[in-house]
Amino acid sequence: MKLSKTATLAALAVAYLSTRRNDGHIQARHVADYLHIPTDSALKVLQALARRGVINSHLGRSGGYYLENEPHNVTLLQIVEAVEGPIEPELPVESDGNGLSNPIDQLRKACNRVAHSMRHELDRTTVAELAEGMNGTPITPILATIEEGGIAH
Amino acid sequence: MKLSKTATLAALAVAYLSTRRNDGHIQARHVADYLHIPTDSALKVLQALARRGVINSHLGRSGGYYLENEPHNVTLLQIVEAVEGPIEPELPVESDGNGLSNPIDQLRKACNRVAHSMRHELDRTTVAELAEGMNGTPITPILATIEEGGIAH
DNA sequence: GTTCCCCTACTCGGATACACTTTGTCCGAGTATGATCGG
DNA sequence: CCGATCATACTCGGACAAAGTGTATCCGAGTAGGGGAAC
Repeated sequence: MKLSKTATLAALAVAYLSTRRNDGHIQARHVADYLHIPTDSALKVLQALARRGVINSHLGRSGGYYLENEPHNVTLLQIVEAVEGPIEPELPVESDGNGLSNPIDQLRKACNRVAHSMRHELDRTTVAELAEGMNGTPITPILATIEEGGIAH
Repeated sequence: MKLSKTATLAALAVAYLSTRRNDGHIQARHVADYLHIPTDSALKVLQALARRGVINSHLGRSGGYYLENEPHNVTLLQIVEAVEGPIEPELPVESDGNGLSNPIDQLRKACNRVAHSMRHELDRTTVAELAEGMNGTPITPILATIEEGGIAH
């Protein structure tokens, strides 16, 4: 079970946004600083999350990202599927009714069970749990809170 | 949940061997024909299985592979871990105690749960179930009781 | 004071280059069995 | 007839090339808000 780097960053990004729900729009640059990654990389993750409706975005000059949903209603499953696509059973062979079909069907069933249990487990972890205890402390150095009214509205 | 091609072939190979337990040593070439793949590819899968003790091999002129264990005692988990290595939780980041540690620890816990449930599910499917009803000798189910039905949604 | 227009700061989304993992193929080496040949 | 030697058919295991997938970076386009100029 390897959680991809993208999925990991996505989860941490959403956890971060959940601690700053009262700070208006958070720019991708600040999320990137928090995660210690280039802005472009953060952008890609945030865009994927926003496209799937896990987080929200605001266009324009004083735009940015923010978490509108309640943190305890956003689960790891939503985050992972937003950036990696749906978790669905997949077999690299097709049943070509040549005597192999039966064991392949059995394999497919097993695959279904595994995928289902993965989704179930991921759906049990919420962003509220991830962010528990980080209480919005602006991490490490960076210029996070400096800029003037960038966090308007 | 993507079952790798190697793992799929391994499962089908073991299922095949389980139907020929009374035929002595089965050569890699025959397994390859059954799976419609090159002998070399079958060899690699069979070797990995034999190294881990899932199946057995016999060296020399009239050598080959065979399944000594009872089919209902060999599970998908053993097969998958034999060819893909152990299924263990893995995060592409390390906790470097800088404020990120808490959400990362929470992620790690979630990852542990997912990995555990994957192993549990894979361990519930036996080779006897896979080979059930294959061409040739049917496998006598012993503690089968497969629960079928709408598991995926 | 009001309106219009431009400038800036940000997101959006595709395209591309890179790295890593998986997969497929090949080759040399080792081992057991059967056949052959000499005693 | 018996035993030692050789040839054969298979597995073993590493090495390597090819393909696929995930990751990092870049660039142009679009959008909203603020500031300045004209009226």
